[in-house]
Amino acid sequence: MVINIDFGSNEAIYVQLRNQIVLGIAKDEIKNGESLPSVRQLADELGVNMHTVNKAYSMLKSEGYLTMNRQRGAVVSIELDSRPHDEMYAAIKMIVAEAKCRGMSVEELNRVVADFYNRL
Amino acid sequence: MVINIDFGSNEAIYVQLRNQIVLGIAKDEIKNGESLPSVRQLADELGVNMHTVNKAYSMLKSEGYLTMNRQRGAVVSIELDSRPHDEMYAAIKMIVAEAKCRGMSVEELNRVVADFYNRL
DNA sequence: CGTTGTGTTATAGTATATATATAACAAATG
DNA sequence: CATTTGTTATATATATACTATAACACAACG
Repeated sequence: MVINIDFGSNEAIYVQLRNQIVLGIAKDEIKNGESLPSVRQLADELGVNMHTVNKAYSMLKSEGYLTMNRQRGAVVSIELDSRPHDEMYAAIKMIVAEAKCRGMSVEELNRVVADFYNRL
Repeated sequence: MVINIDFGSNEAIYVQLRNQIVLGIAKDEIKNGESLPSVRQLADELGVNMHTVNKAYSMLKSEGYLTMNRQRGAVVSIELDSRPHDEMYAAIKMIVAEAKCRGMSVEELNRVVADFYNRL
């Protein structure tokens, strides 16, 4: 799985990292039970600090995407019955509001959502 | 329109403010052509600094929700043909990925979106 | 047993973002 | 002219982001 960090972005590095890993899991590029590179290894590859990678991993851990142990590193393990977070609903709410303000219909919005979904 | 700031939130005040105004526009609580309170007035009401409100207004201006002038203050004026931003698509992409990771189907996701839309 | 490789914790430093306080300026209204 | 508007400027304090370096605890490996 290829991870690309945009150092000129206003988005924090650890957030970019977290997002790309979530996308990788959604695309099944990283399968359940597989290990991610160690924090030091990935930090080296990306040219960032170990703590920045660790912060992304910790975030994914607290969101239920990973478990960590000292031997195998960060292991993807999503409970399939895990319900969406409140933060996710809040994000959806804002997107829906923005879409409506800009004149998008429910049908258009759902088509965009479905397109993204099927492209994963 | 009622605006409520959570000072204990990890979300920046100007972002909370921006989001609630977008929601207000989406709900048609603030109609096209109407003016928002002046930066000083709203800052006073909310108990925050003038610059914090100004930052939210400037954000909304750069996103095409408002126009500003020295007499009428911040005026809601959305061009109905304004297309969604790239940032909005990026946000949708991430939500879709998270939803898929958590086992939500397209149908479920679209139902959630439609629910939020119809509740506006 | 010692070495290696994990995540984890600690400390420190720098840079940027957030929020505040205060002041002044420019433009239009009454 | 006085008031109100957004705008700009300067300064300060705090939080977040990122880096650097070091050490610790635990398990695997040889």
